[in-house]
Amino acid sequence: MSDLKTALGEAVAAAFAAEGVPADLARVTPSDRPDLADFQSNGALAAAKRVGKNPREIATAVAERLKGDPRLSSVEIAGPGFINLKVADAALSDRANAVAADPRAGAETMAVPRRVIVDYGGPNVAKEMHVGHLRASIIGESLKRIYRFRGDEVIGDAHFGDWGFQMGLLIAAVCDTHPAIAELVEDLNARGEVTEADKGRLAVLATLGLDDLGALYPPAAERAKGDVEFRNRARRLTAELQSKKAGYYALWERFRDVTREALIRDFHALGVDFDWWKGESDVEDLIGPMVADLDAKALLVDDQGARIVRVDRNGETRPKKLADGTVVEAPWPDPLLVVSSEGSAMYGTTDLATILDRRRAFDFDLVIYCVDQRQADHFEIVFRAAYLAGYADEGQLIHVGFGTMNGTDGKPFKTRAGGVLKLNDLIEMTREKARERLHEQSLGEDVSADEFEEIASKVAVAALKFADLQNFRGTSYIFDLDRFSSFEGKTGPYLLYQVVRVKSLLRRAAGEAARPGPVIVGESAERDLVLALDAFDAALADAYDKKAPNILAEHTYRVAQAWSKFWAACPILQAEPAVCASRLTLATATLRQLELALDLLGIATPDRM
RNA sequence: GCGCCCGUAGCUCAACCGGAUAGAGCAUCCGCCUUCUAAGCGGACGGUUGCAGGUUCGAGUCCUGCCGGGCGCGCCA
Repeated sequence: MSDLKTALGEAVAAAFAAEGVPADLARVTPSDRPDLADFQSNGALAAAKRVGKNPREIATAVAERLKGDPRLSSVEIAGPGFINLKVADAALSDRANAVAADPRAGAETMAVPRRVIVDYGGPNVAKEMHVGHLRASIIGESLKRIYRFRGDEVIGDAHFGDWGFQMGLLIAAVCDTHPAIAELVEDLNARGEVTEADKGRLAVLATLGLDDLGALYPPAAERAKGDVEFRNRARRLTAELQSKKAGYYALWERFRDVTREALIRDFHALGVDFDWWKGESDVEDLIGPMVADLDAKALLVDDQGARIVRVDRNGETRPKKLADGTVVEAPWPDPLLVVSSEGSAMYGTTDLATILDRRRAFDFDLVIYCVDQRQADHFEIVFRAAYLAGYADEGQLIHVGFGTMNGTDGKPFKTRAGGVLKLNDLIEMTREKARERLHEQSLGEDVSADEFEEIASKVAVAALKFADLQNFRGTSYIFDLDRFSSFEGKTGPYLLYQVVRVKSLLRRAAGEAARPGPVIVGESAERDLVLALDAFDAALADAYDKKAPNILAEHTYRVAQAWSKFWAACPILQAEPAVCASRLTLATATLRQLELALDLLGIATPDRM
């Protein structure tokens, strides 16, 4: 069952072919002039250029062939050669009935499913989530759901940042401030193992909360910048952790566990859930063999004491400014730094090993890295190295970058105090606004305290997510607190509100024993609603191809808006029985598609609000 | 220095391989609740798509140059 756009596209293509003009140009799109038509084809214009004929002549001939099509109520030529198509009410009714009967609300699945990993979120040990994590989580989660819904087998991986230099910093900071822990760690280090008898003593580690770690880390990172001795100590601790020295490892396990537990909870509250919480630490054991393999493949080169893989092709170079200000012609992209001059693995090394790990655990066709746009060069380098080493096939690794959330000054967002805004604080602020609003509606009187809180959370999350998802992911945008926690207009709560209205209507209809029946399209608001519903599959496919959830967000808003106009223009329960039945079916179809689409955006809907 | 991204209404953002009159929301103003949830609906106002050229029947979209902003450029991740 295809949508009207596709079906009409095929009809126009057939007419093109019959006229001897290239049928591949016969694309049908929703009309730019809804006052004139439902759909249009601009193909005659492009075809005219290609075959050297007058576009109006082609359009006229094609239109003549289309006029017999019972699905079309009118076919007209306008301007230089636009073919304007109006769909017959009967065809719209048929389509509406098909969408209403379809559990997928008119969305297709793909003929050839792929195996896809979506790497998103970017959580790190000891770091509470801040607004900067919002985009990575929201966009990645939505892409994961869209891909899965279209039929792919999809794994969402948090790719937990739990290894590396920050761990050394954190160990140093904790040992300096917690003498009891320092003592335990040293003791375990000295003995070289953790035994059953140590279980009780390990309880002291449990006193370390995420708050403590979050407070300790920033000053430690700051200190490491200026304090060479401290930095070297942290490096040494990092190396000792990586060699799994018992005390440090036990301490690190606490870091990892306490952070992961809190983050899983926070992500879940945002409607973000990962299939894998693989950490950088999980690929640590793969790095040694991988380096040996790269060496065996003669890809590793010694350079300034480090070991690198050159990824530039055929001597690609680019002028490059050095630290001292001089400009030299250097290979581009930069090489992948695999082993530092101190012998440790780097960021890119871990990423490369992660590709191997994923290949082993899940034989992917595609890995989507939903990560900040600023990492674009880094991924280009890692991907090239992976292709060179044969760890993935060309094109299987894709970086889907997104822009930053900026403040009104155009720089990455900071609170007035100059700090980062914690994600939990943002959610709670928005939730509080939702509670106030719900009290104004005096909804608190009708629902339980638990449901009240659940509704407030859903409203808050919908507001935040939709505010982000309606922007194209690739561009940076200005984060405005008022806009993100706004409930009117083109917002998440508006969408929820339309869903709630349908649900309310259907509850009432059930009470009055009003039953849905065949759709008979008549009113213009009904036509518009069916046309909006019909566009679901195209929006999904486009969002999928472009990896751009904002396309689906836009579609969802249009359906909600068409529903709201329909609601205002067309009485439902008061209508005569056949019309009432038709409109109830439209309402049911709208509800299903809205809830599906919102779910794909990662937005859950309440029953009332 | 080189590279990538961006510049659209007062503000925040859209715009389907280049196509008709560049669309939404917010803000401002005017209407609409004795009828299914007014977090709504209708209407008005608002544009030289940063500037200058070029390609094209046709450019916000493609090309060149300039101006303005953001980001990146091996031993952090």
